[in-house]
Order: sequence, then C-alpha cells, then structure tokens
Amino acid sequence: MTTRHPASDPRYLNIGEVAQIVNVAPHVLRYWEKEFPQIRPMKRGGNRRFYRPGDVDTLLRIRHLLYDRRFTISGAREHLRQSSDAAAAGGGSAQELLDDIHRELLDLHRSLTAGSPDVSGHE
DNA sequence: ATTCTGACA
DNA sequence: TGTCAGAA
Repeated sequence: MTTRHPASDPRYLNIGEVAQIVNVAPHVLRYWEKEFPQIRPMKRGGNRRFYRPGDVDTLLRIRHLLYDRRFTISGAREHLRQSSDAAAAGGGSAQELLDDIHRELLDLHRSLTAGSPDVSGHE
C-alpha cells in the first residue's frame, strides 16, 4: 500500500477535482463559498481546501439552480437556506427536503437527456 | 505543477 | 466570470 496523504484520501477532494466534477473553474468555487454559507470546505496545510462528498453534492445543486434554472445568487442562496431550514425544523419535514432534492435531480436528468450535450447550458 | 488571497476589469 | 500578481 502506498502512503495516504490527506490530499490523496478519496474521502476528501481538492478544488481542482471538484471543479472538474461540477464543471466550473476553481475561482468560481471560491466565489460561491463567499456567497453560500452552506459551503464550508475545511482548510489544511495552510490554505488548501478539502471538500467532503456532501460539499460536492451542494455544489452540484447550486450549479443546477444557477445555470439550469437561471436563479440569481440570492435566489439560489435562499433556496438552499429554506431547504436546510426545512431539514433543521425536524418536524417530520425531512421528507420535504428529500422531495425537493429529488425534484432538482429529476429536472437535471431531463436537461442531461434533452439532447443538449452541454450540461451547464452555456460556454 | 497546483492552489491561495486579494484586487481589478 | 475572467484574469493577473505574488506567495506558499
């Protein structure tokens, strides 16, 4: 077995890996972090960012809201705030959050199979 | 080579 | 969002 550094641990991804997954430039991910308090990758080794799978999931949802549904930064931020708030309510609203995510995933799937090879919808 | 921060367009 | 400078 080879040595496992934090940066090579499959549980954590660096900004370059995440940028390829969500198909946005690294500096855009840093900008989103300033706008979305929900995204908080941990920093180590100085300032290196290490994203958890959950962070990537949130980033994927943000890209969908911004590029596919053409939400504004404020609109997407509120949408995510409401989603997390619904989950935090805990009053049997967990299903609401799952339903919301399923709706976004379904819409995203339609975009991917609509015949347009470009997921983000712009270049 | 890769990423970071801050700043400007 | 894109690009640059200077540093780690």
